Amino acid sequence: MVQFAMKIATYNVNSIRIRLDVILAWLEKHQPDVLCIQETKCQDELFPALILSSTGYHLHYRGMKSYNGVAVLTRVAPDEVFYGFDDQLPEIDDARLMRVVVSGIPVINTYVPNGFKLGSPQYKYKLQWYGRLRNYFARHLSPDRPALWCGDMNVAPEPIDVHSPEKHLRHVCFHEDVRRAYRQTLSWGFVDVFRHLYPEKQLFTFWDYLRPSSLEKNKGWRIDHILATRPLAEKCRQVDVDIEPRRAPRASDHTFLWAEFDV
DNA sequence: ATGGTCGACTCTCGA
Repeated sequence: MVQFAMKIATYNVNSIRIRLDVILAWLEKHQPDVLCIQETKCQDELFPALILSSTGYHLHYRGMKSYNGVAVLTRVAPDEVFYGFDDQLPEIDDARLMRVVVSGIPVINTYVPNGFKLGSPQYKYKLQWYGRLRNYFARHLSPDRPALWCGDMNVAPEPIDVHSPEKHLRHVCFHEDVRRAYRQTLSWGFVDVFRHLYPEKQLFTFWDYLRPSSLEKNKGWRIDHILATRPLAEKCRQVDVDIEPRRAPRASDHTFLWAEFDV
């Protein structure tokens, strides 16, 4: 018997200040219980907290100048909020990883490093980041209890998750090494709820700005994900994307990805 | 091999 539904969404906003109207419109339309946001590109002092508070959502965020930045908006106040890893490595990751506990369910919001280019220090950092994340899950969560992991993972897990996969074998979001790193982190105990519900379906969440016709030609990537531990993944009823990026209400290259669970 | 487009912010970087 369904007690209540929980709707969670993730969106790489690429500047929360310039796309504030997009966030407000989407919250109004969908009224999710939780919205995870990445790339706010905004120091905390400049975060548009007043206007976002007018929605009634509870806001938690951590940003920095120019780059990165994560935020979680919740319909009910979270029980706990944490930022960054707790492994003594760079605190820049405070603006890339956060964890809130909402209605007893831990939700991790990540903006995984892009990786720049194969062979670069940034790529190495990205691969290590996935290893640190797996350890973080092991320290704070249990695969047998409900938990959610959402965000911009900067990985297309399988060939079906990117247009022309044969052209991207050396891309930092599709190379065998990064896909393996992602799989190993996932195998700690998370299930990709979109792929779980729709094993054969192709759905993209990102269309590269650097290729202006990518949306028209549907040359996209599925690099934003919602994952759940097994007991919660079994209760996932629907997953979809919303809003055509680059059209309304303001150009973007990611779109909203959302999932609904019977809890 | 290169450039294309955004956004933040400083005349350049990151994606």
